[in-house]
Amino acid sequence: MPDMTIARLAEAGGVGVETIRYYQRRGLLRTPSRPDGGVRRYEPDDARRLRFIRSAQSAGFTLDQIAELLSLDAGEDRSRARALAEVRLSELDARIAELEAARTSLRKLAGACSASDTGPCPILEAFEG
Amino acid sequence: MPDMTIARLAEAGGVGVETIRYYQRRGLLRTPSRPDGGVRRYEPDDARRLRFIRSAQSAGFTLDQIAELLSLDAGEDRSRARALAEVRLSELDARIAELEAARTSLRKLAGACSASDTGPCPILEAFEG
DNA sequence: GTAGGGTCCGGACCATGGTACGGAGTCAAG
DNA sequence: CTTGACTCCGTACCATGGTCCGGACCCTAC
Repeated sequence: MPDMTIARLAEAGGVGVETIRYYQRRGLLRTPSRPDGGVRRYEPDDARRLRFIRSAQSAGFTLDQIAELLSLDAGEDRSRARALAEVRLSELDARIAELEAARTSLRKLAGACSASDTGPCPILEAFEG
Repeated sequence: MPDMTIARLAEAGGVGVETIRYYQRRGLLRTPSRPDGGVRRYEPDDARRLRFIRSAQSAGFTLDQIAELLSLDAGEDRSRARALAEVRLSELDARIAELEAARTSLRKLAGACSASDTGPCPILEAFEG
């Protein structure tokens, strides 16, 4: 897929065109020059970068942090990259534990409500244990 | 702790006073009347409700959804409560899986960077597997 | 060469979940 | 009975991550 238009790039990354443009404004993606006043063209590398952004985002990095990761990628500062990863890793562990606790509570809620289809169900209590 | 002021309630819930007031505007917490033009007083029940809100929030419910859960608590519609719980439960499972995948990628990033403290580290690749 | 779709660009707007501000009133301790 | 902390209230503002708009331009197929 060499020389994609912005719509192709967006499609490849599963995002909207406006999102690409937003990432460019944020400095997450480059803004290729317009050849001869024409339309900007994108390369597979841009798609890779976009995929990275989406993955990092799903790992809970903010766009600012992702920008930093991307800038580190070109640089030499391994310890900084490692530090970012470690911090996020423990946040991730904490968040996973939290979601698992929430799952337990929710199952309780669903369970408490499953006896019949009417009558009040003590929803407030479902999250108290 | 009967008859707390808003600051006590906030403290009990681990939130700021402004957050309480915000929840009141959103209809998540009641706004007790001002006795004789004085200051509003809150009861343990308000604190329970606040704890519920925070728990449900950490389970990923939005404030709108929480408002709905709270309104169901007073009502009879068990199937609706169950449906909300089930939907959120599968979202929760998906999100947990996603975060676990992210954790794997991140460990890879940390691992790839741990050989030495200098030289470029292929950060972009850490999220590609 | 013209119609349509896509692109460009700046700026406005959106939802979510708060946070800050300022002036007036209230309350409790000393 | 004053002082200092707290409360009330409306309104404005904030960060995050987009999303939409409108007019101009470009590009491709017919």
